[in-house]
Amino acid sequence: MAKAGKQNRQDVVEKATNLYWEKGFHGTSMRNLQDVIDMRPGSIYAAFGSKEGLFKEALQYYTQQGFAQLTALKSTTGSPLKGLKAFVEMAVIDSQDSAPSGMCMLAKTISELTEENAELLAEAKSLLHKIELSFAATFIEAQAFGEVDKEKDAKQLARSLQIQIMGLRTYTRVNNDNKAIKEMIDTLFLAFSDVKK
Amino acid sequence: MAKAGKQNRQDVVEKATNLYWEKGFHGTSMRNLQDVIDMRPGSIYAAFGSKEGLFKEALQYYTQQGFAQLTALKSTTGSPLKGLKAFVEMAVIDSQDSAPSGMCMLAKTISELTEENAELLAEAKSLLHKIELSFAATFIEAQAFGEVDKEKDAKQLARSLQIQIMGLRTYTRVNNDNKAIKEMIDTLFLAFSDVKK
DNA sequence: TAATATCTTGAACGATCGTTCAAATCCAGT
DNA sequence: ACTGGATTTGAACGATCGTTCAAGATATTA
Repeated sequence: MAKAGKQNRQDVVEKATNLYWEKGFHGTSMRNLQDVIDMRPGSIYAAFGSKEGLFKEALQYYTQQGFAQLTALKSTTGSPLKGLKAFVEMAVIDSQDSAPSGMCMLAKTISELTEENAELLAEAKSLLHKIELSFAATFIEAQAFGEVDKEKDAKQLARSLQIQIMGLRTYTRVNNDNKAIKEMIDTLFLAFSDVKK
Repeated sequence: MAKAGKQNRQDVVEKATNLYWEKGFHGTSMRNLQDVIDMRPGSIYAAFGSKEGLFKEALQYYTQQGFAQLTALKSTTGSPLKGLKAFVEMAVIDSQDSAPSGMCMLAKTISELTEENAELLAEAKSLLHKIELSFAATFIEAQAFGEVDKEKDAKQLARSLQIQIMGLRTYTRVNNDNKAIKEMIDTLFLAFSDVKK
Protein backbone atom coordinates (compact mmCIF):
# COMPACT_ATOMS: atom_id res chain seq x y z
CA MET A 1 0.00 0.00 0.00
CA ALA A 2 1.82 3.15 1.18
CA LYS A 3 0.94 4.96 -2.00
CA ALA A 4 -2.82 4.60 -1.62
CA GLY A 5 -4.72 1.54 -2.73
CA LYS A 6 -8.48 1.70 -2.41
CA GLN A 7 -8.01 3.33 0.96
CA ASN A 8 -5.24 5.43 2.39
CA ARG A 9 -3.08 4.57 5.33
CA GLN A 10 -5.07 6.66 7.79
CA ASP A 11 -8.35 4.87 7.02
CA VAL A 12 -6.63 1.55 7.62
CA VAL A 13 -5.08 2.69 10.90
CA GLU A 14 -8.40 4.08 12.07
CA LYS A 15 -10.20 0.80 11.46
CA ALA A 16 -7.42 -1.12 13.19
CA THR A 17 -7.51 1.31 16.10
CA ASN A 18 -11.23 0.78 16.61
CA LEU A 19 -10.85 -2.99 16.64
CA TYR A 20 -7.86 -2.99 18.99
CA TRP A 21 -9.62 -0.46 21.20
CA GLU A 22 -12.65 -2.69 21.51
CA LYS A 23 -11.01 -6.07 21.93
CA GLY A 24 -7.56 -5.26 23.30
CA PHE A 25 -4.19 -6.42 22.01
CA HIS A 26 -4.46 -10.09 22.95
CA GLY A 27 -8.15 -10.27 22.16
CA THR A 28 -7.60 -9.13 18.59
CA SER A 29 -6.27 -11.62 16.05
CA MET A 30 -4.56 -10.78 12.78
CA ARG A 31 -7.47 -12.48 11.03
CA ASN A 32 -9.94 -10.19 12.81
CA LEU A 33 -7.85 -7.29 11.55
CA GLN A 34 -7.65 -8.64 8.01
CA ASP A 35 -11.43 -8.72 7.84
CA VAL A 36 -11.95 -5.27 9.30
CA ILE A 37 -9.31 -3.40 7.33
CA ASP A 38 -9.80 -5.53 4.20
CA MET A 39 -6.15 -6.29 3.58
CA ARG A 40 -4.32 -9.56 3.12
CA PRO A 41 -1.56 -10.64 5.53
CA GLY A 42 1.26 -9.81 3.13
CA SER A 43 0.12 -6.23 2.70
CA ILE A 44 -0.38 -5.70 6.40
CA TYR A 45 3.09 -6.99 7.18
CA ALA A 46 4.61 -4.94 4.36
CA ALA A 47 2.99 -1.79 5.74
CA PHE A 48 3.24 -2.29 9.51
CA GLY A 49 5.79 -5.03 10.17
CA SER A 50 3.90 -6.97 12.80
CA LYS A 51 0.84 -7.14 15.02
CA GLU A 52 2.79 -5.05 17.52
CA GLY A 53 3.78 -2.51 14.90
CA LEU A 54 0.20 -1.91 13.86
CA PHE A 55 -0.91 -1.70 17.47
CA LYS A 56 1.74 0.89 18.20
CA GLU A 57 0.54 2.98 15.30
CA ALA A 58 -3.03 2.57 16.56
CA LEU A 59 -2.03 3.91 19.98
CA GLN A 60 -0.44 6.92 18.34
CA TYR A 61 -3.44 7.55 16.11
CA TYR A 62 -5.79 7.27 19.07
CA THR A 63 -3.78 9.82 21.01
CA GLN A 64 -3.51 12.21 18.10
CA GLN A 65 -7.30 12.10 17.68
CA GLY A 66 -7.67 12.92 21.35
CA PHE A 67 -5.45 15.96 21.00
CA ALA A 68 -7.43 17.09 17.99
CA GLN A 69 -10.71 16.75 19.86
CA LEU A 70 -9.48 18.69 22.86
CA THR A 71 -8.19 21.46 20.63
CA ALA A 72 -11.48 21.58 18.73
CA LEU A 73 -13.55 21.70 21.92
CA LYS A 74 -11.45 24.50 23.38
CA SER A 75 -12.07 26.39 20.19
CA THR A 76 -15.82 25.81 19.88
CA THR A 77 -16.51 26.53 23.55
CA GLY A 78 -14.22 29.54 23.42
CA SER A 79 -12.65 28.66 26.75
CA PRO A 80 -9.87 26.31 27.90
CA LEU A 81 -11.75 25.08 30.95
CA LYS A 82 -15.09 24.64 29.19
CA GLY A 83 -13.33 22.82 26.40
CA LEU A 84 -11.63 20.55 28.87
CA LYS A 85 -14.91 19.83 30.61
CA ALA A 86 -16.63 19.05 27.31
CA PHE A 87 -13.73 16.74 26.50
CA VAL A 88 -14.15 14.88 29.78
CA GLU A 89 -17.90 14.56 29.32
CA MET A 90 -17.37 13.19 25.87
CA ALA A 91 -14.76 10.69 27.03
CA VAL A 92 -16.59 9.54 30.12
CA ILE A 93 -20.24 9.69 29.12
CA ASP A 94 -20.72 9.76 25.34
CA SER A 95 -18.04 7.22 24.51
CA GLN A 96 -19.75 4.54 26.61
CA ASP A 97 -22.28 4.05 23.84
CA SER A 98 -20.61 5.29 20.71
CA ALA A 99 -16.93 4.40 21.06
CA PRO A 100 -15.49 0.90 20.59
CA SER A 101 -14.92 0.74 24.33
CA GLY A 102 -15.89 2.98 27.21
CA MET A 103 -12.32 2.72 28.41
CA CYS A 104 -9.48 5.00 27.46
CA MET A 105 -7.51 2.90 24.98
CA LEU A 106 -4.23 3.87 26.62
CA ALA A 107 -5.42 2.97 30.11
CA LYS A 108 -6.85 -0.27 28.76
CA THR A 109 -3.50 -1.09 27.19
CA ILE A 110 -1.60 -0.29 30.38
CA SER A 111 -4.02 -2.46 32.29
CA GLU A 112 -3.74 -5.37 29.88
CA LEU A 113 -0.10 -5.63 28.91
CA THR A 114 2.88 -6.89 30.88
CA GLU A 115 6.62 -6.74 30.35
CA GLU A 116 6.15 -9.39 27.67
CA ASN A 117 5.23 -6.46 25.42
CA ALA A 118 7.53 -3.93 26.99
CA GLU A 119 7.72 -1.63 23.99
CA LEU A 120 3.95 -1.26 23.63
CA LEU A 121 3.61 -0.75 27.36
CA ALA A 122 6.24 1.98 27.31
CA GLU A 123 4.57 3.64 24.34
CA ALA A 124 1.20 3.71 26.07
CA LYS A 125 2.76 5.18 29.21
CA SER A 126 4.58 7.79 27.21
CA LEU A 127 1.45 8.83 25.33
CA LEU A 128 -0.56 9.07 28.54
CA HIS A 129 2.15 11.29 29.93
CA LYS A 130 1.89 13.56 26.91
CA ILE A 131 -1.83 13.84 27.44
CA GLU A 132 -1.21 14.83 31.03
CA LEU A 133 1.17 17.52 29.82
CA SER A 134 -1.48 18.88 27.49
CA PHE A 135 -3.98 18.93 30.37
CA ALA A 136 -1.44 20.92 32.38
CA ALA A 137 -0.98 23.33 29.49
CA THR A 138 -4.74 23.75 29.28
CA PHE A 139 -4.96 24.55 32.98
CA ILE A 140 -2.29 27.20 32.53
CA GLU A 141 -4.32 28.70 29.68
CA ALA A 142 -7.37 28.58 31.93
CA GLN A 143 -5.44 30.44 34.62
CA ALA A 144 -4.48 33.13 32.14
CA PHE A 145 -8.15 33.21 31.17
CA GLY A 146 -9.11 33.81 34.78
CA GLU A 147 -11.04 30.54 34.98
CA VAL A 148 -8.74 28.81 37.43
CA ASP A 149 -7.09 30.07 40.59
CA LYS A 150 -3.51 31.05 39.72
CA GLU A 151 -2.29 29.77 43.08
CA LYS A 152 -3.04 26.22 42.04
CA ASP A 153 -0.39 23.98 40.52
CA ALA A 154 -1.35 23.16 36.94
CA LYS A 155 0.70 19.96 37.00
CA GLN A 156 -1.14 18.77 40.05
CA LEU A 157 -4.51 19.62 38.53
CA ALA A 158 -3.56 17.72 35.40
CA ARG A 159 -2.54 14.67 37.39
CA SER A 160 -5.71 14.80 39.37
CA LEU A 161 -7.81 15.12 36.24
CA GLN A 162 -6.02 12.18 34.65
CA ILE A 163 -6.83 10.03 37.68
CA GLN A 164 -10.45 11.12 37.72
CA ILE A 165 -10.95 10.35 34.05
CA MET A 166 -9.45 6.87 34.41
CA GLY A 167 -11.56 6.15 37.44
CA LEU A 168 -14.75 7.53 35.96
CA ARG A 169 -14.40 5.69 32.65
CA THR A 170 -13.85 2.37 34.36
CA TYR A 171 -16.65 2.99 36.84
CA THR A 172 -19.05 4.01 34.11
CA ARG A 173 -18.48 0.68 32.38
CA VAL A 174 -19.70 -1.02 35.54
CA ASN A 175 -22.51 1.28 36.55
CA ASN A 176 -23.67 3.51 33.73
CA ASP A 177 -25.65 6.00 35.80
CA ASN A 178 -25.47 9.02 33.51
CA LYS A 179 -27.01 11.47 35.91
CA ALA A 180 -24.74 10.67 38.82
CA ILE A 181 -21.65 10.70 36.61
CA LYS A 182 -22.62 14.02 35.12
CA GLU A 183 -22.95 15.46 38.61
CA MET A 184 -19.54 14.16 39.61
CA ILE A 185 -17.95 15.85 36.61
CA ASP A 186 -19.77 19.08 37.47
CA THR A 187 -18.50 18.91 41.04
CA LEU A 188 -14.99 18.15 39.84
CA PHE A 189 -14.88 21.18 37.55
CA LEU A 190 -16.47 23.38 40.19
CA ALA A 191 -13.48 22.52 42.37
CA PHE A 192 -11.09 23.35 39.54
CA SER A 193 -12.70 26.74 38.92
CA ASP A 194 -12.71 27.64 42.60
CA VAL A 195 -11.18 31.08 42.12
CA LYS A 196 -10.40 33.05 45.25
CA LYS A 197 -12.75 36.04 45.42
CA MET B 1 -8.99 -33.61 42.72
CA ALA B 2 -11.80 -32.19 44.90
CA LYS B 3 -10.80 -34.42 47.79
CA ALA B 4 -7.28 -33.02 48.13
CA GLY B 5 -4.41 -34.33 46.07
CA LYS B 6 -0.99 -32.92 46.89
CA GLN B 7 -2.64 -29.52 47.20
CA ASN B 8 -6.14 -28.51 48.09
CA ARG B 9 -8.54 -26.65 45.88
CA GLN B 10 -7.84 -23.26 47.46
CA ASP B 11 -4.10 -23.46 46.76
CA VAL B 12 -4.84 -24.23 43.15
CA VAL B 13 -7.33 -21.39 42.81
CA GLU B 14 -4.91 -18.99 44.45
CA LYS B 15 -2.15 -19.84 41.98
CA ALA B 16 -4.55 -19.55 39.06
CA THR B 17 -5.80 -16.23 40.39
CA ASN B 18 -2.31 -14.79 40.56
CA LEU B 19 -1.56 -15.82 36.98
CA TYR B 20 -4.85 -14.54 35.59
CA TRP B 21 -4.43 -11.36 37.60
CA GLU B 22 -1.03 -10.73 36.09
CA LYS B 23 -1.66 -11.67 32.48
CA GLY B 24 -5.41 -11.22 32.06
CA PHE B 25 -7.93 -13.68 30.66
CA HIS B 26 -6.80 -13.66 27.03
CA GLY B 27 -3.12 -13.32 27.92
CA THR B 28 -3.20 -16.51 29.99
CA SER B 29 -3.15 -19.86 28.21
CA MET B 30 -4.27 -23.15 29.67
CA ARG B 31 -0.69 -24.36 29.28
CA ASN B 32 0.55 -21.41 31.36
CA LEU B 33 -1.95 -22.46 34.00
CA GLN B 34 -0.97 -26.13 33.83
CA ASP B 35 2.62 -25.18 34.62
CA VAL B 36 1.76 -22.81 37.45
CA ILE B 37 -0.81 -24.95 39.25
CA ASP B 38 0.96 -28.22 38.38
CA MET B 39 -2.06 -30.04 37.08
CA ARG B 40 -2.70 -31.83 33.81
CA PRO B 41 -5.50 -30.71 31.46
CA GLY B 42 -7.82 -33.56 32.39
CA SER B 43 -7.71 -32.73 36.08
CA ILE B 44 -8.23 -29.03 35.50
CA TYR B 45 -11.26 -29.66 33.32
CA ALA B 46 -12.65 -32.19 35.78
CA ALA B 47 -12.38 -29.65 38.58
CA PHE B 48 -13.30 -26.40 36.87
CA GLY B 49 -15.01 -27.21 33.59
CA SER B 50 -13.27 -24.70 31.35
CA LYS B 51 -10.86 -21.80 31.16
CA GLU B 52 -13.83 -19.55 31.86
CA GLY B 53 -14.94 -21.63 34.84
CA LEU B 54 -11.55 -21.37 36.48
CA PHE B 55 -11.38 -17.65 35.75
CA LYS B 56 -14.75 -17.11 37.36
CA GLU B 57 -13.62 -18.92 40.45
CA ALA B 58 -10.47 -16.80 40.43
CA LEU B 59 -12.53 -13.60 40.37
CA GLN B 60 -14.53 -14.84 43.33
CA TYR B 61 -11.44 -15.86 45.26
CA TYR B 62 -9.82 -12.49 44.57
CA THR B 63 -12.86 -10.65 45.88
CA GLN B 64 -13.18 -12.82 48.95
CA GLN B 65 -9.53 -12.13 49.79
CA GLY B 66 -10.23 -8.43 49.45
CA PHE B 67 -13.12 -8.62 51.89
CA ALA B 68 -10.95 -10.56 54.33
CA GLN B 69 -8.20 -7.94 54.13
CA LEU B 70 -10.56 -5.03 54.69
CA THR B 71 -12.10 -6.79 57.68
CA ALA B 72 -8.67 -7.55 59.10
CA LEU B 73 -7.47 -3.97 58.66
CA LYS B 74 -10.55 -2.53 60.31
CA SER B 75 -9.85 -4.83 63.22
CA THR B 76 -6.11 -4.16 63.59
CA THR B 77 -6.48 -0.39 63.24
CA GLY B 78 -9.47 -0.44 65.57
CA SER B 79 -11.37 1.96 63.31
CA PRO B 80 -13.52 1.64 60.21
CA LEU B 81 -12.07 4.70 58.50
CA LYS B 82 -8.45 3.95 59.38
CA GLY B 83 -8.95 0.38 58.23
CA LEU B 84 -10.39 1.61 54.96
CA LYS B 85 -7.50 3.99 54.46
CA ALA B 86 -4.96 1.25 55.17
CA PHE B 87 -6.81 -0.92 52.67
CA VAL B 88 -6.58 1.76 49.98
CA GLU B 89 -2.90 2.36 50.66
CA MET B 90 -2.24 -1.32 50.37
CA ALA B 91 -4.19 -1.66 47.14
CA VAL B 92 -2.82 1.44 45.48
CA ILE B 93 0.77 1.62 46.74
CA ASP B 94 2.00 -1.69 48.12
CA SER B 95 0.44 -3.88 45.47
CA GLN B 96 2.35 -2.13 42.69
CA ASP B 97 5.46 -4.04 43.69
CA SER B 98 4.20 -7.12 45.47
CA ALA B 99 0.97 -8.10 43.72
CA PRO B 100 0.74 -9.84 40.33
CA SER B 101 -0.54 -6.58 38.86
CA GLY B 102 -0.92 -3.08 40.23
CA MET B 103 -4.42 -3.09 38.82
CA CYS B 104 -7.54 -4.24 40.61
CA MET B 105 -8.21 -7.63 39.03
CA LEU B 106 -11.91 -6.84 38.69
CA ALA B 107 -11.30 -3.49 37.01
CA LYS B 108 -8.71 -5.13 34.77
CA THR B 109 -11.25 -7.76 33.77
CA ILE B 110 -13.94 -5.18 33.09
CA SER B 111 -11.47 -3.25 30.99
CA GLU B 112 -10.35 -6.30 29.01
CA LEU B 113 -13.46 -8.33 28.31
CA THR B 114 -16.29 -7.71 25.86
CA GLU B 115 -19.70 -9.27 25.36
CA GLU B 116 -17.90 -12.26 23.88
CA ASN B 117 -17.41 -13.31 27.49
CA ALA B 118 -20.65 -11.92 28.83
CA GLU B 119 -20.84 -14.18 31.86
CA LEU B 120 -17.39 -13.29 33.13
CA LEU B 121 -18.00 -9.62 32.49
CA ALA B 122 -21.25 -9.76 34.44
CA GLU B 123 -19.55 -11.60 37.28
CA ALA B 124 -16.80 -8.98 37.54
CA LYS B 125 -19.36 -6.19 37.55
CA SER B 126 -21.40 -7.91 40.20
CA LEU B 127 -18.38 -8.46 42.44
CA LEU B 128 -17.29 -4.83 42.08
CA HIS B 129 -20.76 -3.80 43.09
CA LYS B 130 -20.52 -5.96 46.21
CA ILE B 131 -17.24 -4.29 47.10
CA GLU B 132 -18.90 -0.90 46.74
CA LEU B 133 -21.64 -2.03 49.09
CA SER B 134 -19.06 -3.07 51.65
CA PHE B 135 -17.38 0.33 51.32
CA ALA B 136 -20.76 1.95 51.96
CA ALA B 137 -21.27 -0.26 55.01
CA THR B 138 -17.84 0.76 56.27
CA PHE B 139 -18.66 4.44 55.88
CA ILE B 140 -21.83 3.91 57.89
CA GLU B 141 -19.77 2.24 60.61
CA ALA B 142 -17.39 5.19 60.44
CA GLN B 143 -20.31 7.58 60.89
CA ALA B 144 -21.47 5.68 63.95
CA PHE B 145 -17.86 5.87 65.13
CA GLY B 146 -17.91 9.64 64.76
CA GLU B 147 -15.20 9.56 62.10
CA VAL B 148 -17.36 10.72 59.21
CA ASP B 149 -19.96 13.46 59.02
CA LYS B 150 -23.37 11.85 59.41
CA GLU B 151 -24.86 14.27 56.89
CA LYS B 152 -22.91 12.65 54.10
CA ASP B 153 -24.39 9.91 51.96
CA ALA B 154 -22.48 6.68 52.55
CA LYS B 155 -23.45 5.32 49.15
CA GLN B 156 -22.06 8.38 47.46
CA LEU B 157 -18.86 8.19 49.46
CA ALA B 158 -18.50 4.55 48.52
CA ARG B 159 -18.98 5.31 44.85
CA SER B 160 -16.50 8.11 45.00
CA LEU B 161 -13.95 5.90 46.76
CA GLN B 162 -14.41 3.18 44.17
CA ILE B 163 -13.69 5.67 41.40
CA GLN B 164 -10.65 7.06 43.19
CA ILE B 165 -9.15 3.63 43.75
CA MET B 166 -9.61 2.63 40.11
CA GLY B 167 -8.09 5.87 38.92
CA LEU B 168 -5.20 5.78 41.36
CA ARG B 169 -4.27 2.17 40.65
CA THR B 170 -4.20 2.76 36.91
CA TYR B 171 -2.30 6.02 37.30
CA THR B 172 0.24 4.46 39.63
CA ARG B 173 1.05 1.86 36.99
CA VAL B 174 1.99 4.71 34.68
CA ASN B 175 3.71 7.05 37.09
CA ASN B 176 4.75 5.33 40.30
CA ASP B 177 5.43 8.46 42.36
CA ASN B 178 4.88 7.04 45.84
CA LYS B 179 5.09 10.33 47.67
CA ALA B 180 2.56 12.14 45.50
CA ILE B 181 0.16 9.21 45.58
CA LYS B 182 0.42 8.94 49.33
CA GLU B 183 -0.45 12.63 49.61
CA MET B 184 -3.46 12.22 47.34
CA ILE B 185 -4.79 9.42 49.53
CA ASP B 186 -4.23 11.55 52.63
CA THR B 187 -6.13 14.42 51.06
CA LEU B 188 -8.92 12.09 49.98
CA PHE B 189 -9.42 10.72 53.48
CA LEU B 190 -9.17 14.16 55.00
CA ALA B 191 -12.16 15.10 52.86
CA PHE B 192 -14.03 11.99 54.02
CA SER B 193 -13.39 12.75 57.67
CA ASP B 194 -14.38 16.39 57.34
CA VAL B 195 -16.69 16.38 60.36
CA LYS B 196 -18.59 19.58 61.07
CA LYS B 197 -17.19 21.11 64.21
C1' DT C 1 -5.55 -59.39 48.39
C1' DA C 2 -8.90 -58.83 44.94
C1' DA C 3 -12.47 -56.04 43.17
C1' DT C 4 -14.29 -51.61 42.60
C1' DA C 5 -14.64 -46.71 42.50
C1' DT C 6 -12.17 -42.40 41.93
C1' DC C 7 -8.83 -39.41 40.26
C1' DT C 8 -4.85 -38.29 37.26
C1' DT C 9 -2.31 -38.51 33.17
C1' DG C 10 -0.67 -36.89 28.67
C1' DA C 11 -1.16 -37.89 23.84
C1' DA C 12 -3.99 -36.22 20.49
C1' DC C 13 -7.84 -33.38 18.22
C1' DG C 14 -9.33 -29.75 15.12
C1' DA C 15 -9.07 -24.85 15.21
C1' DT C 16 -6.67 -20.87 15.18
C1' DC C 17 -2.49 -18.24 16.14
C1' DG C 18 1.22 -14.75 13.96
C1' DT C 19 3.92 -14.80 10.06
C1' DT C 20 6.23 -15.78 5.40
C1' DC C 21 6.90 -15.72 0.50
C1' DA C 22 6.45 -17.17 -4.34
C1' DA C 23 3.32 -16.02 -7.65
C1' DA C 24 -0.15 -12.94 -9.57
C1' DT C 25 -1.48 -8.29 -10.36
C1' DC C 26 -1.02 -3.48 -10.93
C1' DC C 27 0.94 0.72 -12.64
C1' DA C 28 4.60 4.05 -14.54
C1' DG C 29 7.69 5.27 -17.99
C1' DT C 30 8.94 4.50 -22.61
C1' DA D 1 1.94 -2.17 -26.34
C1' DC D 2 5.86 -3.48 -23.68
C1' DT D 3 8.70 -3.72 -19.86
C1' DG D 4 10.31 -3.47 -15.01
C1' DG D 5 9.59 -2.38 -10.45
C1' DA D 6 6.26 -1.97 -6.75
C1' DT D 7 2.32 -3.86 -4.54
C1' DT D 8 -1.10 -7.34 -3.40
C1' DT D 9 -2.52 -11.87 -2.95
C1' DG D 10 -3.63 -16.12 -0.41
C1' DA D 11 -1.90 -20.70 0.35
C1' DA D 12 0.90 -22.58 3.57
C1' DC D 13 4.15 -22.90 7.73
C1' DG D 14 5.18 -24.39 12.40
C1' DA D 15 3.51 -23.16 16.84
C1' DT D 16 0.12 -22.88 20.02
C1' DC D 17 -4.75 -22.56 21.27
C1' DG D 18 -8.74 -24.77 24.40
C1' DT D 19 -10.43 -29.19 25.04
C1' DT D 20 -11.27 -34.39 25.12
C1' DC D 21 -10.82 -39.05 26.62
C1' DA D 22 -8.91 -43.77 26.79
C1' DA D 23 -5.63 -45.67 29.62
C1' DG D 24 -3.02 -45.75 33.85
C1' DA D 25 -2.49 -44.87 38.73
C1' DT D 26 -4.34 -44.57 43.24
C1' DA D 27 -7.49 -45.03 46.99
C1' DT D 28 -11.42 -47.54 49.09
C1' DT D 29 -14.07 -51.43 50.31
C1' DA D 30 -14.83 -56.29 51.19
